[in-house]
Parts: sequence; C-alpha cells; structure tokens
Amino acid sequence: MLDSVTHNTFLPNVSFCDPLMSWTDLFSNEEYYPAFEHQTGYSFFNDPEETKATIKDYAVSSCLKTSGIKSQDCHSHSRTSLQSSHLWEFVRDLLLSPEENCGILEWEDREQGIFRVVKSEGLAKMWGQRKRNDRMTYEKLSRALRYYYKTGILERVDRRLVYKFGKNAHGWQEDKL
DNA sequence: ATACAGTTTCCTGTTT
DNA sequence: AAAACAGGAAACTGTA
Repeated sequence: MLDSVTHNTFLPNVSFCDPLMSWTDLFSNEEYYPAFEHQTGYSFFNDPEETKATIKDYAVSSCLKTSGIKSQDCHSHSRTSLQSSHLWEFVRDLLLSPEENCGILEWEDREQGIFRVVKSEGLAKMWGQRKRNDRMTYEKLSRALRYYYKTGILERVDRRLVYKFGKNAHGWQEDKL
C-alpha cells in the first residue's frame, strides 16, 4: 500500500502500444456484434432492454476499437497506458485519456479530483477485460471502490456514481503532470 | 510454503 | 421497480 503511494507505477518501458495489451486485441469482439451498423431494425432480442444494452455495449467497444486505431501516436502520452494493476490507477488513467475512455468516465470537478462514472457497466466491462474476467460487473467493481474509502485512495461523495480522489491517490492532478 | 494486499464474489439490507 | 450504495465475510490470486 505504502508502496503504491510513494512511487509511481508508470513504468517507462511500458508503452501504450504494448502488443500484449493493445486496444485492438482487447476489444476485438466482432463476433458478438455482427454487422450492427448496417442494421436498421434495432431489435436483436425479444427483450427490448437486452437490445438496448447490446447497442450500448457495441457503442463502447466500437469506440474503444476506433480509439485504439487512432492511437498510433504511441508515445505521445505514455502515462495513459492503462497497464496499471490497481483498480484506482486504471480508473485514473482512463480519466486522464479522454480519447480512450469513450465517455465512460467524466470529470465533475477537475481541481478537486471529483469524477463521475457515466457508463457503469461499460467501466465494469473494461476493468473485466483488463483483468481477463468476463464476470465483472459494476456491482462488484464498486465494492472494490468502497474499500478505497478506508485507505484514503478515494473519498466519499454522497452522489450516485460520483467519487473523489483522496489524499493517498496520486498522479491525477492537472498541474502535477 | 507462508503471508499479505488487493481485489472478487456473494449476500442482505437500505436508499434513490 | 431498477440501479446504486453499504459493508461483512469468505474465497481467490499474484507477488514477495
């Protein structure tokens, strides 16, 4: 714990385009979203909610794939590698790379480190991809986030889906690049 | 082999 | 009613 507080986990040798973890590798889920863009019926399932959820998932994964392709300027922003092993670092790095986060997370107050989870299941999906765990849900992810209140990585904000970085979280401030 | 941190999973209850 | 929030408890996983 102290370890993660005192020194940055951004390793200089970890590049954004690490072949083991590229966005295109992580989000090549075409098989689950067959030719959606040419579809005009918008009803893949009997349940309209399931259809809606699938469209949302598709939007997220297709956005991520696109951003992976666009991010060929590999070393332009090395700190946004999203290789971080810890959840809070993953969230922070997502917040710090607006091109890649696809509107999943949004700053509420940049200076105070307050942010909002806009697409909860999208975030869970991404974290699940990162940990190679397709059973991840926002419910379970948020349990892990609540543990951060005890360690001062996060502070409580009494608004739904809103969190704030605490004194023991580092690397999120705008000035302290 | 052991220990520990950091989750992950599950659960029951409360709130929005 | 659905989605979030709250935490306790226990299982799990990677690292030292």
